[in-house]
Amino acid sequence: MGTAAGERTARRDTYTPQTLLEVAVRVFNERGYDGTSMEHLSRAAGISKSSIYHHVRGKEELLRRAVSHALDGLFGVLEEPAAREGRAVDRLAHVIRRTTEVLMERLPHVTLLLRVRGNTETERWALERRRKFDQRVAELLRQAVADGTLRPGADPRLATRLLFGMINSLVEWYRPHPEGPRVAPEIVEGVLTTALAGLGLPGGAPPAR
Amino acid sequence: MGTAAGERTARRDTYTPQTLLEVAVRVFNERGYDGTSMEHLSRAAGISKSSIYHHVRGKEELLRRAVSHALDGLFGVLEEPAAREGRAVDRLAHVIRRTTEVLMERLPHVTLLLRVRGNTETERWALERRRKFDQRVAELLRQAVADGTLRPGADPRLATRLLFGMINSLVEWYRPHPEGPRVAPEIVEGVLTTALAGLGLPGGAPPAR
DNA sequence: CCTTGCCCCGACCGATCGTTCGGTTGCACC
DNA sequence: GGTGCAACCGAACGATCGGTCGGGGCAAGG
Repeated sequence: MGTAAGERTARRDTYTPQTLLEVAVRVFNERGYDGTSMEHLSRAAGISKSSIYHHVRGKEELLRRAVSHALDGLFGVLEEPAAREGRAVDRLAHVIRRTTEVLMERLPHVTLLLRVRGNTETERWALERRRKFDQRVAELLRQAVADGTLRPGADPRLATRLLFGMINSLVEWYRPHPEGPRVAPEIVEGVLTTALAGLGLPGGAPPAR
Repeated sequence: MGTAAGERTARRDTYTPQTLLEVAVRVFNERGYDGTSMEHLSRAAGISKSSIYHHVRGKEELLRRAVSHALDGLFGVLEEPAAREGRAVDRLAHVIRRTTEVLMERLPHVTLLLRVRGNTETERWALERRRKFDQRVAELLRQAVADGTLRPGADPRLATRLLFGMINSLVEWYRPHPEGPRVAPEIVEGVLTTALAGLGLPGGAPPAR
């Protein structure tokens, strides 16, 4: 659609829904979704309030696009082969590692997802999808405990929640180096090691990547 | 002031700043602070919007009272004797346990504290106080590592953040039984065990209360 | 040249925001 | 029985909310 025949969309000094979303997500995270007005967004984007409506239907669509991006990344992890085949504990380790990476790659979007309260239909839909993801990981942990590989100090239900709490807390403090990779491998490994230790993995260190 | 001579303030069918605060904190947590209007509060409290201003100066005072209550509880833990004397690892264990308990006792207030974004002066003040508390606990962990008691898989800075992430995540899912104690001892123990295991405490189980 | 369509704008909409104001009611106290 | 004050109310304040509208500028295509 548009711009037929060959490359022409080279320079980019105008907004697209994508680039506008990046600005919006940044402001949403700074001020909170409810605390952000369209006026705030327009100032941050450098265009007028009404111009925003040329690119997106409204404020809520920006939120929907953002949390969708986060959720797509998380569910994508569960589709990876290493998350579907092998010992439960290895699959769990893979999911922990990759979830941490996705959380770093899509940090602002996941941050927004984790702060959703359920005030609108969009937010409730996001909460529901997130709940389903949590259940999938909880099932993995349950299997790893059932086959005797993991022996958490607490019951699996509690352990799952603490595990997610630990991983998700990254959005509260992790900030990638401005001129560097978005994913910090040493932090990913630290999370994985701490998580598995807390879950009672005998032998300590997890298998290397 | 007021109601001189003897007991008379028996029945309580009218609001005080305290009782109004409880209603407000509940609604703030359901809808988010920015997502809650004074109209919402007035409906939840069963009095008119303008009546609220008879008891408190405004919306922001309600937030300030709430997060203050949370912060007072947290800093109170650091003042307890068991948090000031003994081996660093024992003091850390005490702080983890008591912090978890305070978080449960004052769940709605702490929840509000953890969601503050920094949009107003009150919020920035709360963020600053919270940061100081985190630093105090980080110092405890640092000492426990320095004297060789703890050997976390990750560096102490990261470990502290993951530890707080785990504990603080309780506000996302813990709900006390309606007719029961606000604090669930088995969850406190689960948190403590998982935390110390994740921090690399040799020997597994923590000392009994 | 003129048309087309993208990108943007200022002005404005009704609704809602947090807050203020001028009361009314009813109980305690003298 | 009059006074005072705590607790409450409806109405309205200016500001700001998310969103709409009609049109301007301007590069591309004919």
